[in-house]
Amino acid sequence: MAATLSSLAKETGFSVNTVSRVLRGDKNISAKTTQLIKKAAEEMEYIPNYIAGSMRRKETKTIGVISADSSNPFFAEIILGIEETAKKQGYHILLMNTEENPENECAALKILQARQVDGLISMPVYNDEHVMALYEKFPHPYLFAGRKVLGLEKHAILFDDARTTHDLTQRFIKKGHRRILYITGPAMVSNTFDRLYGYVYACIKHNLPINRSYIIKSGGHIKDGYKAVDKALKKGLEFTAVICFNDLVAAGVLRALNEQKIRVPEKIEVAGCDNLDIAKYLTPALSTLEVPKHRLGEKAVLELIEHIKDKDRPYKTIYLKTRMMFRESTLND
Amino acid sequence: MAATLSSLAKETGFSVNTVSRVLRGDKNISAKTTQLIKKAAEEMEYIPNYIAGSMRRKETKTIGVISADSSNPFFAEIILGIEETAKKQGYHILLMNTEENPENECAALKILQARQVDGLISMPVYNDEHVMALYEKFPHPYLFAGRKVLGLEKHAILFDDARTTHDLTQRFIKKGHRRILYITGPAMVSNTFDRLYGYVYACIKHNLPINRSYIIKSGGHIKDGYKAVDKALKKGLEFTAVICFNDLVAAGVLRALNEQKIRVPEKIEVAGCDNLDIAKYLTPALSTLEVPKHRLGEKAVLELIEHIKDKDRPYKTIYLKTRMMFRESTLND
DNA sequence: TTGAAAGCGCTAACAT
DNA sequence: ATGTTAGCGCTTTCAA
Repeated sequence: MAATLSSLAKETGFSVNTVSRVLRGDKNISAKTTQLIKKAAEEMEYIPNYIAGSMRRKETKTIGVISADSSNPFFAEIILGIEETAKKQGYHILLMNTEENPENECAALKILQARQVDGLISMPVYNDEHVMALYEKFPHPYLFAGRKVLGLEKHAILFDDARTTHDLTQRFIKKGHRRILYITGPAMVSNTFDRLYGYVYACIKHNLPINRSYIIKSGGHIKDGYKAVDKALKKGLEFTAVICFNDLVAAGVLRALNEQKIRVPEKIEVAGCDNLDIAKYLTPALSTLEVPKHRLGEKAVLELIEHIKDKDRPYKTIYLKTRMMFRESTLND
Repeated sequence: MAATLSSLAKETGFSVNTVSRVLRGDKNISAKTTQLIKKAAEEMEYIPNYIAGSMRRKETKTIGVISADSSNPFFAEIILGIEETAKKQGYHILLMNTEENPENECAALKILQARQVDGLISMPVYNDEHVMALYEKFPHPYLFAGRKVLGLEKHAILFDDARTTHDLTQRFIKKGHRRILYITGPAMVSNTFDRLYGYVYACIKHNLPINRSYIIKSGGHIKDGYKAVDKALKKGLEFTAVICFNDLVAAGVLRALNEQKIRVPEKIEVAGCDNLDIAKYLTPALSTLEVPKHRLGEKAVLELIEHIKDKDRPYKTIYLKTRMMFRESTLND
């Protein structure tokens, strides 16, 4: 069957130990021995059993990744950043999706632990108590990417959601908008709360009454944006601007407005968030917040590895820079 | 530290073996013993070391997944299908991206082997000889999802690319189109060849001369579609229909035509492929081929598991059904 | 520079 | 119904 250290040892006449050390590039081996063993390894097509090594070394060089929905382009991009960076650092990833379901998240946490991941990068639900409890006693380093968990904010790498929505809302208000629709993201996700907070805060600051019917719940998908606006229009709601939880929602909004022949941005201004690839190719091109998704994944891995190397390294919240991209869906000066 | 079987054995006074069997739900254990041990396990927060078990059992319940680019919504959806189905079947996934680079694919293949995956689902490059050689001697069951490798077609689960593009092209020709632009996908990917073949075949069949300048190479991304049409327009190329390798390309095409105020579908008909979520929300809504992406992932896992269970199970190419969705970007009857 | 021995945590084969 | 023994393939002492 497959070659093992011991079959190589038998073949070459050296001990298992020596073979192991040669193949791991250990020093203190004669050049001749090294050459002999390497040649035999090649001939016998030796491939190390990483599992056995992991078990012995008590590290798997595996990073667990918990995502809400890896088919969402926003997460997909983050995960790609994670995977690429991990690979460069000699790690690999074990990916699990939760579909925003706390029970799935609990299960994932246990499985990743059983599979002995060295660390964890998660996009968690917000404040489910079971989930929180599991994170708190998770025995390996962990980081939250782009989302946070109540009480564990120090583990998070974030964008400043609240500030961003605040700034955008304020900008709209200053331009004279008085009826600004806000379409939220999925329940139980920290960004949904933070971004909504930014909107509300800006309204209050500028004495704009908060009208509940202008805050429309959504699951953060294209169809949600479409339905939200479609319904708002049918209800006869009047508004001159729409701020969307993300670009997917905004894409749906654009479509709904377009169907009703409502011109964007002349009649209604629309802004998204995330700057997905598609944003700039929509018609009109979407004004949105550029958030460094790939970079978030990369940063999360690099930071996590530091924590893996030094278990005493203190955690602290990290914020990544973002930048508004004003395109055609808003009126710009 | 973390509880192990032997620490549980010490605690309860039973042997390691008994503890192991209780926790795995083995029969032939007295109810009292079961209860005692389960309680102790809970109290000591025992989490099995899956790595150790894997090594002993010589199966990891892990499926390796090789994707070209998991941030591409098409692959992302397939991978989601893989992950969900695998989880249901007690498997988990190790995800690696190749960026369509054969060298990365070779490296991935070796790493997955070292990590002792039980099987592999891959979206491979087309016919790189090193890659092919590695698949041929890959010691575990493997399947190709949505793509194929020359000489290993039996391992593939596919959509009938050639036929689909053929039918679509033929449809356009029958409607009177004489200048049909075809925008290809990335080099080295089987679908690129097969879909192009369908286009060419339909042209030949209907005595439409193949004009090389109407076949435009692209990498399969939005910006490629945009650039392709932008360039074609600037070159003064005349055409009345565009068939795109996929929906991303088509989205770019739509945008480019829109910028030039060329009306779709009245002046130019456009069709994509894949039916991404976004397709139906573009303006105009994109006519495209619905391919069951999630289902492809699911089918690949279920089929792979059959091969894992029965190493002698013969491989055979599987085709999944697709369906054209005619929406606003084409003139329909 | 090399080898012998121990053992990571688990499961499987065989005993009792 | 439970325990004993062996060993998966590797790395890590420790000794020579």
